[in-house]
Amino acid sequence: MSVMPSANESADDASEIWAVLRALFRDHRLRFLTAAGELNLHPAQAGALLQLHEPLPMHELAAKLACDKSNVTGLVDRLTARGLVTREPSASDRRVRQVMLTPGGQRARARLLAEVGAPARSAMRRLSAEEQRQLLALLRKATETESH
Amino acid sequence: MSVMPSANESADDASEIWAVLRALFRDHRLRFLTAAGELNLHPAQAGALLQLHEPLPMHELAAKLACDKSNVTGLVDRLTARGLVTREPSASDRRVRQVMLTPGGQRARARLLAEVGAPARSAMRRLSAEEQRQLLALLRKATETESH
DNA sequence: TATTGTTATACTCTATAACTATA
DNA sequence: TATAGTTATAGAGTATAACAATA
Repeated sequence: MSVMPSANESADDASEIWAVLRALFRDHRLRFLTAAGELNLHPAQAGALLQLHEPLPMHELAAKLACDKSNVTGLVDRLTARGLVTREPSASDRRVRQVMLTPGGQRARARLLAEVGAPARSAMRRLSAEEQRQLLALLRKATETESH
Repeated sequence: MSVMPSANESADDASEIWAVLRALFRDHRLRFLTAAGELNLHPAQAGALLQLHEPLPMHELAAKLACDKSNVTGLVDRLTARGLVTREPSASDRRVRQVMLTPGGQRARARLLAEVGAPARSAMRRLSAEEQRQLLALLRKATETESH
């Protein structure tokens, strides 16, 4: 009564896809750690720089980093001491301090992004324009959130 | 003289793919941190459990975790204190100690894998068997290493 | 009352260097 | 000599709880 012989193959494909993705995750993490180390940044510090594409209040930065806000105080202290970020008081709420990148922080962030994204650019070069279109469509369908 | 009008579109697709992958990486990292926290494990401890699908010498575990071997001593000490791993002397080299999961460690590892992999399983359900085949083929082509 | 950011505390991670015991 | 693992040390991350300033 096996009307759908592709069911098993499908499950295998899904497992294989997950294996490929896990390898991508590992590789991405290693690239990130290496890039951070080359800049003499602790992973948490590098992660903060990547989040700061726009100024963020301390507590929002804590939320993005998935850690307690008390940790962000020292983290931003040390990034400030290295001249990579500044704390600016918020105009609308005097409790809030906006953390933003200095020019040096922007340069460090750009270097991180360039190094972490390098293998992805190589990978894309292995695909034709049509294949890239297909891949994007499939990834979007697989990851699309059901926001109706 | 623009003979290839798809060049620009291709670059856009590649950027979009990279954006989707970055979102996947962030989500995966957050899932991992959450799953580790629910087990009262430090991220480094959870990472060690995930690497220990097979027994590993201390220095190999250090290599997989991309950290100095001196750190692994304390890491394994604490995992041992919690009954999640054991250190067994190697039969072939008396300098080496094999780190391996206890039954409790295997349960913790299984829980981590289940929680971290959950969104990937949901994503695969959004694709047909044929689409999964296509996605796997594209990912493999994009990530294949030129080992000739 | 609730929220933002800080401080205090305790534990863990991390890199470096020096040490031992093996190879 | 080189390698595996440990120890010592110093700096950084992390969670929790308590606090002052502001909303």
